[in-house]
Amino acid sequence: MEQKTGKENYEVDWEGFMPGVAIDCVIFGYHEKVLKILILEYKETDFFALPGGFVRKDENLDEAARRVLYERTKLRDISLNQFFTFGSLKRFNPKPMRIVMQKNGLEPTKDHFLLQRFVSTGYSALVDFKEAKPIADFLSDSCRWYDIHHLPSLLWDHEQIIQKALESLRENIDHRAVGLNLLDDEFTMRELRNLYETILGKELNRSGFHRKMINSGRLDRIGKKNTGEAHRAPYLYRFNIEE
Amino acid sequence: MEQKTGKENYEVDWEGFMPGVAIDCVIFGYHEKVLKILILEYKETDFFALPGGFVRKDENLDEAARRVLYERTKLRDISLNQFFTFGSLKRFNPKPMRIVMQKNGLEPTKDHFLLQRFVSTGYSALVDFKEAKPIADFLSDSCRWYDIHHLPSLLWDHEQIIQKALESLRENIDHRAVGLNLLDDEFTMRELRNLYETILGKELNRSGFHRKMINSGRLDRIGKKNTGEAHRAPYLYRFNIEE
DNA sequence: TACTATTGTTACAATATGCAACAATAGTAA
DNA sequence: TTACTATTGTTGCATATTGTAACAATAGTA
Repeated sequence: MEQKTGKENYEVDWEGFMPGVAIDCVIFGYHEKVLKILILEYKETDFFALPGGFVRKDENLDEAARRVLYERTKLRDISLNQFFTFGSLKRFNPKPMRIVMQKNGLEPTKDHFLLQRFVSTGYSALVDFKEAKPIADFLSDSCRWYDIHHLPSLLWDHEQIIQKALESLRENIDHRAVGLNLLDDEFTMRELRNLYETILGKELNRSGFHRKMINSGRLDRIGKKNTGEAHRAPYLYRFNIEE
Repeated sequence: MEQKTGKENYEVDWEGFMPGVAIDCVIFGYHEKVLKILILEYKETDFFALPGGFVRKDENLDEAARRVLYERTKLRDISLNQFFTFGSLKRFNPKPMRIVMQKNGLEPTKDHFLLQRFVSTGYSALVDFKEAKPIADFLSDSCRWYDIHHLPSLLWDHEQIIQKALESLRENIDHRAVGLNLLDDEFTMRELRNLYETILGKELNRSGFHRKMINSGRLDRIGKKNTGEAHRAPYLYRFNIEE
């Protein structure tokens, strides 16, 4: 789907998409010790939801997720992680979407593509908060970062999807180089530990963490960082892996 | 979907199912130190595939998987584990299904439900080899156990699906009470270890395994088992958890 | 009663992790 | 220059976990 602006977006050719199949993206960012998630707000409503999309008939499921990530952030080459597929009947509630369509001048016909039941596969991405430029949907007027602990009320089962994404992130924190995507290129050990503590929601032992990270062999020590503060300057580190 | 036999099965009301959405079940059994998987063989072809199915419009994704498991094994109350959703375009190859339909007297019309592209969610189940009574599909003439190391060539991406199921099983072996489902109610420590070794595909340290299992607190020691062999009789154990 | 094969258990080493103390040091203030 | 502060890097020690090997127990056999 091409990135467009303006009215022409209203005439999406829904025939080009698989019916019933959707993806939702939980896009994590990190800034000042807080985990952030990209959330869409639908136009002229108080409806909030995860950025999501549908799967073109000529596109892999993974590609659909990558495309949605690109459309909302202009970021490419971000590793996406499929974490769960949500197929409960409870998630089928077309009312909010009907209202969204009306607010956008779309006729909510009974069999409209947007009003069917969808099974949605959740993907999570870790992106650089500063590099991502959130871009709204054609149905939404904002796509913004929200603190994970100050999210608005979300439509459908999207809060549950975020919960699952977070659980999955926590379980795989040692296998995914979370620092590689969520931190600057160069960082101190404290910054890395703060990130881990934020994700895991608990404090970690300082020296133990230090040792573990050094022993992992994935970090290169670059040089010192003079912070201007009255104490020993921390070293700077960089990941020596691609991901 | 009711379990039926005979011609009336040919007239499935495909309208009752979600288009494009499927589930596939990797049903594991265990017998004589070998992992088994239930595989379907389509009628009058050399086509083999995993038991799978579609999702009724009024049914949860999980329920569809449970239903398929029940239809093929008559087993209920088995815990199913969703492990991955397969959505690659490569899996879209309607040729074999067209042949299957012809062999079954079904007209493979261009837009037939069975010939569309599906995104399929994989579920795995651990079942009691002796209790399961494999039952063929209405399109298949057998549903049988195959040794995991002597599988026939499978259609589509089903070999990849099995691979993923096995990886997931290995990763979660300590969280899923595999012995509870794959072994008899009462078992010796050696039988339990043999099961683990089979699943993990490697030998495990005998005393370390023993200690770990005992320390887990999930086993009750029942009594001794006189095997008739000329050595110390092993204890029998039973899980003290429901799952 | 001795022997065999296998099980249950324990001792010890190697490794990982949690905790606390110590040493190093960039800036600050005298 | 020198003491002081706050934080970092490092190390030692207790604890827990796991791998390895040895030893003790024992059901059946000869």
